[in-house]
Amino acid sequence: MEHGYAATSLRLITAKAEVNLAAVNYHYGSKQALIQEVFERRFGPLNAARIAHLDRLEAAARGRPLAIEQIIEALLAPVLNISKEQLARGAVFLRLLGRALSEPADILRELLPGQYRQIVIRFKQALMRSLPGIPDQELNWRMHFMFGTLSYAMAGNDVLNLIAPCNLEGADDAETIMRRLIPFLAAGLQAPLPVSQTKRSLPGRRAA
Amino acid sequence: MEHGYAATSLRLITAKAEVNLAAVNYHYGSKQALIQEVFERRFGPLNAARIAHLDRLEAAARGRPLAIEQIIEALLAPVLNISKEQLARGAVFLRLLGRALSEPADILRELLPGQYRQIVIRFKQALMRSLPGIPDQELNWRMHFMFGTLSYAMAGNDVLNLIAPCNLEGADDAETIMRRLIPFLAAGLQAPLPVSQTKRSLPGRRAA
DNA sequence: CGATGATTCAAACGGGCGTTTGAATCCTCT
DNA sequence: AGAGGATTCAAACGCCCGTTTGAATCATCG
Repeated sequence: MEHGYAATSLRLITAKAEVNLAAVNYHYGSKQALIQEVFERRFGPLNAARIAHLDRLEAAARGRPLAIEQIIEALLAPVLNISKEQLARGAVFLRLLGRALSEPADILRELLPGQYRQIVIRFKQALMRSLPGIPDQELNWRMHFMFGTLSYAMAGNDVLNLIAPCNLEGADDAETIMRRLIPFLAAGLQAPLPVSQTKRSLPGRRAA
Repeated sequence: MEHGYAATSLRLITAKAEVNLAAVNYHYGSKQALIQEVFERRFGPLNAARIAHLDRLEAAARGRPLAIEQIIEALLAPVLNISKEQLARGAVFLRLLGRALSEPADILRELLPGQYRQIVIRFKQALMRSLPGIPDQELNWRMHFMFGTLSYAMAGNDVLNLIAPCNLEGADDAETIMRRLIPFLAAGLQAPLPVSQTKRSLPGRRAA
């Protein structure tokens, strides 16, 4: 999380964990397998909880489409629970998760898709029902944007913080972040469609 | 862009550029200085253009607040121009830019702030005028979210693409992305405020 | 032309990396 | 108690890294 995959050496990890260096290769086989294990152990339950949460909401809705805010909450609430249950580890894993999505390492490219496939499929399905006016392609993009925002917010890269005289209060409180994220993302997902992509017309100003 | 800072060796770079390995240290002094130079050469003009664009819009508005869409466009349009002028290099630099914001390397942490400080200050000022209902702290967060979305969209990490049977058409066309980003971000920035942030109200929060 | 400073280049340096090795230690079971 | 497999450990291996070196080459100009 702090240095990225490539710049985090096994010697650093094993020193911090107070175990012998060779233990990694003995128990896991390689650095990549170790990191994979870390992710799977956390990602699996997390994503299962997300889908379970969504299932529960849909069951309660009895066929009616969910509110966008509810769908986003199904995506975020399980993350929140992790960070609540294990304050120390949870918060760290959050940031690791966010970072992972922007890791360039080919390693994670091979790891994440399997973990994320179900999530993407399932949540897109729910969003399509609640956003009947959004074309398929547009929805793909908006989900892409949403995951970008999530990844960034969770990674805590805080470009703003590092840069400007602006402190984001409660940046370590996942619940605060979530409460701010939901309206932002819900509004973005429900935004009016962009102006026609074929015409060269300039954007017509339109009240929100 | 492809492998991240840490995993991109000078030997790889110099081989691709068909120059001698030692040339980097002769001309730049170090790997970090080389990368810094790359960013400054592009980032400086880009950010200057963004601010110039915003200045132009505000001058034309004669004191009236700008539309949110206009402010976002000032942020994105200069990026678009780069990718138009130099199709090959521009598109690559876009992705590099996006990636940079999520680089964990401490190197970029020291590089970007200087380049971004002005941007953040200037655009926040403009946004505050156009979003009088958004408290200062909330705006900081929403800008954070916005930069996250931008970074992700530009880096082209395409979690969706890699994962699900969903192809984002026109993913290499910066203009298409921008036209989709603007409504999404504008809606997010203008979203209704989140539900009360607990009774533990902080020093004199009052809607302006 | 020949001197001089700038640049290029192949080679090497020291160091950190992921991984392997083989002996020492621990644990379990009869 | 002791055999035997599982685990721990210090050390080493080979590799690639960013950087340095010193000689070769190039460009410029009196």
